Amino acid sequence: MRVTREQMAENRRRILDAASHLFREKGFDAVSVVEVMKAAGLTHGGFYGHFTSKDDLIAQAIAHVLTGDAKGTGNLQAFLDTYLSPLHRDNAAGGCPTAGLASDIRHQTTAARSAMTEGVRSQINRIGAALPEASATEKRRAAIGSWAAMVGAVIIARAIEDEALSNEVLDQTRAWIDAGIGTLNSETTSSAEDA
Amino acid sequence: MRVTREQMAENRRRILDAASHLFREKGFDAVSVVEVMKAAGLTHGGFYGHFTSKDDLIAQAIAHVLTGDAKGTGNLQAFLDTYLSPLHRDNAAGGCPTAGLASDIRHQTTAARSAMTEGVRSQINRIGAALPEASATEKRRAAIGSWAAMVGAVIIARAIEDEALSNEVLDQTRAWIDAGIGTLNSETTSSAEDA
DNA sequence: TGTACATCAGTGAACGCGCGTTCACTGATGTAC
DNA sequence: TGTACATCAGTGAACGCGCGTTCACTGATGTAC
Repeated sequence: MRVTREQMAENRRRILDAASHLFREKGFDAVSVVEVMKAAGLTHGGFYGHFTSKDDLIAQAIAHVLTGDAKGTGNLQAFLDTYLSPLHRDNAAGGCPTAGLASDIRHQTTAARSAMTEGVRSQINRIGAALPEASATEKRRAAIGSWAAMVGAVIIARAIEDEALSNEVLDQTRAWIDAGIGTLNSETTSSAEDA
Repeated sequence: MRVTREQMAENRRRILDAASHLFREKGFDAVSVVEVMKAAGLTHGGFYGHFTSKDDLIAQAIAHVLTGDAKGTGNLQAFLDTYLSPLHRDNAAGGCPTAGLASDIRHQTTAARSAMTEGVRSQINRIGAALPEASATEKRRAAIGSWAAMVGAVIIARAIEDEALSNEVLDQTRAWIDAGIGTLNSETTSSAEDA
């Protein structure tokens, strides 16, 4: 039964939304096309009217979630609080695509890997822009180092069963990043003087 | 055709070795029982003489690789060099089980998750022990924070296609951790004085 | 030490199942007049 | 604006395939004498 063009566009969006949530929650392999279509309120047969294959869906879902991810990172402290919270750890489906998908993406198609590469690049830039005053070199180092710690901490916190240890990984990583950024602040002045 | 008891024990070891390498390389779901047995030089039918299920294999393979992982971490600088190297990034099969498997483990059995939790706990302790002099509190924070950064950096470096950016993630994370540990060294004295 | 036989580690065909994908069909939409 | 019809988004049965798992069988090992 044919639907309006707007309805079709919305269906496509719903498929991508459902896919991006399910992929982050369970990984690419563990989510079936039938499951995605059901979550989008459709039957599986129509899938190939929107996408050429499951691989195509994966690549487009990554691009979709990264595009929709216009969240500011403006306030770095608030961003760190949110990112390294038990809430984010327990909400992989709605959380950071890098923390949820990075491991899985290694054996995906080039299109999927390209989309993820772009996401990583822009996330590093966004964190760098949110850092306190420092030289460009130091900002970049701090952005990459602290983001690696954030992603690693959330992945580790999600992997382990001991909730106390899991919470500790989040909290201590937060404190470690804070200390590093604090140092950056004071060192900045001195290394600016160096130059 | 029956084999000697020693041969059987060696076959079991070979299955676990093959499984741990394949799982780290491709993830649990993407590796089949047939593939593991073939890699171990056996046929798939004998699998259930060694393990009760694929889930059982997963749990035991994790425990196996973590047990065999008696690598010292003694020299922290050398450990960081190795861990954050392109060689480690490109050798997931033989690399750190946490970086290779942590994401995948979220939906595995309790036995598998318990084994991974133990691995995380001991890895944090090993890094803490290798840190320069500092208070126990600071050592633990630095151990968790820097290990989260190491794991995150390797996972991100493996996920992206742009090799220059991938190398930069490894190098900058290395520099960021070094800076943090350096600060720890000098701050230690002052905070020891605080107490 | 040598023989007879019970044990059982490994083999490979077979199973049911869910997967990604295809396709003939349906019926509301969009368009030509 | 109304009517007639071509288009095509979505449906659901069906496909071939590889998966985890089972099982009757084989033949070397381990043991009892």
